[in-house]
Amino acid sequence: MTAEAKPKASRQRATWKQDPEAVKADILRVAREEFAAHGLSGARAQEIASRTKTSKRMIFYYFKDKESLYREVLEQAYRDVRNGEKALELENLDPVAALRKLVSYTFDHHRQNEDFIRLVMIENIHGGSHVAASETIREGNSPAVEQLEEILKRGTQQGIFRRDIDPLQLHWKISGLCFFNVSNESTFSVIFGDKIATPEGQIALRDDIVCTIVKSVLA
Amino acid sequence: MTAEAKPKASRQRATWKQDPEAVKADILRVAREEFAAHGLSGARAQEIASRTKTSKRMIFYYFKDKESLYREVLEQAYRDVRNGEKALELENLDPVAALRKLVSYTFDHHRQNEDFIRLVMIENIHGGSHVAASETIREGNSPAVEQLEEILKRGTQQGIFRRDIDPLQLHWKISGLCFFNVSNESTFSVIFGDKIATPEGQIALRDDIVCTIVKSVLA
DNA sequence: ATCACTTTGAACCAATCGGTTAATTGCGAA
DNA sequence: TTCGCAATTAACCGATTGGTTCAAAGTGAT
Repeated sequence: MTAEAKPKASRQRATWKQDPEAVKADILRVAREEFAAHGLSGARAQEIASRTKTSKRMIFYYFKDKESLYREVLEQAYRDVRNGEKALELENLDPVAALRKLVSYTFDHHRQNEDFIRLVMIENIHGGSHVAASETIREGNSPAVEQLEEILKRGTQQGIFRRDIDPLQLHWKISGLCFFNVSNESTFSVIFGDKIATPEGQIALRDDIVCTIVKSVLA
Repeated sequence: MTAEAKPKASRQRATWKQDPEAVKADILRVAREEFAAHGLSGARAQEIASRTKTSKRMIFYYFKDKESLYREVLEQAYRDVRNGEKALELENLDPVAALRKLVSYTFDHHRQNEDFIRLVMIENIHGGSHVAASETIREGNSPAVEQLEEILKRGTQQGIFRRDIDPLQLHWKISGLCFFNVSNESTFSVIFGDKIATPEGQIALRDDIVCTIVKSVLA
């Protein structure tokens, strides 16, 4: 081997495609998982970077700093979940059936969006300061309450629902039960066993919740 | 100035009382607040120290490291809350009244123990790994379920309660609603307004929850 | 008096972490 | 071709942080 010029010790650099949107999306996806798993202070920029196809530098290149990234993750998560609340076409169902469907759907929806639930938990630990700071999140609140209002109106007109039901409070109860199911699964299972967390347990629980909610509004 | 021995730069040292238990208790109290406010990774040893009457050194002197301190905080919090679940003397009440009282009490109790709720939230973000590691916490589970069993038994004997109620599932629902009330207050208020969080809103909510739970068990 | 246990205080340390620098390379338009 | 800007990378940096060392001294039971 002669000392022939190894091309200037130039570190070979992979050629790349320019696709900033894809890079940003990649970062956001991983960041969401990391924040959901470890919280705002617990998540590590380096760890997020390692799991993306890009580098730590790019995180700060596109998203100023950690908190800005967190805020964007949060906004995107809220946006995704709201988009996921697709039309349930409850208008064609009688009030009781509509309510049952709405509750079942909420239960499953929360179950399927664990990362979102975890982000909301984390946000609550921070006193909700970041959701409060985001106009996007504050404004576009979920259509669930309006849907409920509509169902309740029809139900009371037909005389099968109580007339003193507060839609917001009803939404609160549905949310609470469906949220808690995901958010507190770990500690509840550790202390009381995983009977409720099993697939059969979840089905039984969902039925129970649906039934409980329906009963609470019947005249 | 001769180089006379300035008493060896001996810093004057305050005299003190020995009271290791008080010092430990002081640290635990502050640590609980800090962990509840900022999470495991978010809490700062220095900040905990500053708020105690002692120094950072003593934290590690008594509690090996941060995680051990966190675990002890968690255990103490569970212990305190369980001790706080004082006898409600439900035996003398008819089943419905007993259930109403138990639910009301749980609602208030959670409300009054925000730090505990926050610690449980944090623990759930960690997948419950620390509660799982603590024998103390896993074993002494709350008497709430047994109390419920007793109430349910009396209720079914009298024929006023359904016979297919699962005590654990009922406990789950009560916990869920009362827990969510505290845990998600921030984000819920930001998005839906603080109508439910106001004192009057809380009273209405509690009544609603009590009513909802009772209805769910009536035959 | 003695001796183990506490307490104090402050400096110190190694690792970690958020964030930056600087230099380079591809891209797209003139 | 050339030139300015976007994208990329690795090395670097200053601050923070959990945790320790060291040295001294008070406390209290025996």
